[in-house]
Amino acid sequence: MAGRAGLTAERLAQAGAELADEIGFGGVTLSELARRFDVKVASLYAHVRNSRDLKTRIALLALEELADLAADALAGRSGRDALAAYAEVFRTYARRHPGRYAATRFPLDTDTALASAGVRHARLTRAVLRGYGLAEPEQTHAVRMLGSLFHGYVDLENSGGFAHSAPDSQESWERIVDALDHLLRTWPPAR
Amino acid sequence: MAGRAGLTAERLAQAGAELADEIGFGGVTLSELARRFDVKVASLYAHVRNSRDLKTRIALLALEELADLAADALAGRSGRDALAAYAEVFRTYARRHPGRYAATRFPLDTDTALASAGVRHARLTRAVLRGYGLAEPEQTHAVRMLGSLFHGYVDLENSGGFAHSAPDSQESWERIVDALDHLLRTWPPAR
DNA sequence: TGGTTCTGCCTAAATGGATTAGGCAAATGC
DNA sequence: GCATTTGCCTAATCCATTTAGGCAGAACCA
Repeated sequence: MAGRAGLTAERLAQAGAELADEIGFGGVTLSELARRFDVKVASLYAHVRNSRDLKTRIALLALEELADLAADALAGRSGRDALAAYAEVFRTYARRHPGRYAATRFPLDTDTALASAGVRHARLTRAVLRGYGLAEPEQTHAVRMLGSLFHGYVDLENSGGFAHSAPDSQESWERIVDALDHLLRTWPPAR
Repeated sequence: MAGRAGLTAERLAQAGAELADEIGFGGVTLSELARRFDVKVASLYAHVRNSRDLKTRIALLALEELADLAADALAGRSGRDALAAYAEVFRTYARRHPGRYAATRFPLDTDTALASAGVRHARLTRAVLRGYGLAEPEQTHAVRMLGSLFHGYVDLENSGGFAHSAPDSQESWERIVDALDHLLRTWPPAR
């Protein structure tokens, strides 16, 4: 009755991100969002194209946030310090914002992906590796390894993979970062 | 009209697995499955409890298959050979059966998970590591690292992360396995 | 073989999300 | 002040999930 609710695509994406952290990215639905804004579902279509569009916006928002955090953490650090800081930011974000983190893996179409903060992430990972002096194509292999390992770890951790078993996930994470640092410093030559 | 379609939970899970590989695990739906069997949706409820139950069955089926393949590949191998064979089986399965692979990550409740082939996977991973002589707790850290890395890699690969960019994903994969072997042979002491 | 029970699939109906078409009233621009 | 645009609405359709209850053929039992 009171008139306009002040919806915008940005506010919807923001609210969607919060919703995702509360109930999981899979639970993010136009209906649920409409409920929260006390608005009819159809009204949302004036601001987002469809459900996929909303999820894409949440993904982009999360990718930006994470890239910002990583960029801050990496400023002024290099080598092992940079690696540890990057790892810490990544895992903390995924734990603190599981819904947003899940959103970062929502499949984007190619154009959107290229215009997204995903590109910044790639650059940041390369920045981490700079201190280890790997030449191409080895650097790219290492980028992929780092990305896979971090992503895989937090994904398994968030889905409960390491809960209820010793040792502590935190301890494994630290040792894995140690091991990665060691590996990058002694990266084996191509056979 | 023709009478019974011969539905069983097993046949539904099998057909669901094929469906997943064709259209993605996310597209697996009781409705679609009913369509394929030319049967009404409600009929499926005589064989599976609900949609989640079906997906769980597909997940268990895929975990079994993958564990069988891995066990075969590991027989008689050790050290670097075992690592490479394990990696190969894992990635090949994920590429050949993306839907089934996605299913392996369907969240199982604790009891189901404990009774699943997930336990075999853990044992197989430890078998791979046996050749590297890591004592606990370092072996567990390494198990988690391997699991995360393999899972993360094929997940990113399947979602198109490494397509359209040099070098080839195959090449990265091989180099990453090289690097892992090197790392496991020179695993750094806890600091 | 004939009846009974059980099994396997059916129809029907409710719930809830996604999406589109079209309307109306408040806000804005001249 | 009037026209236009904007923002949200109602209404309707489609599709997936799930439950309740029915009926006919298969299997079993004397």
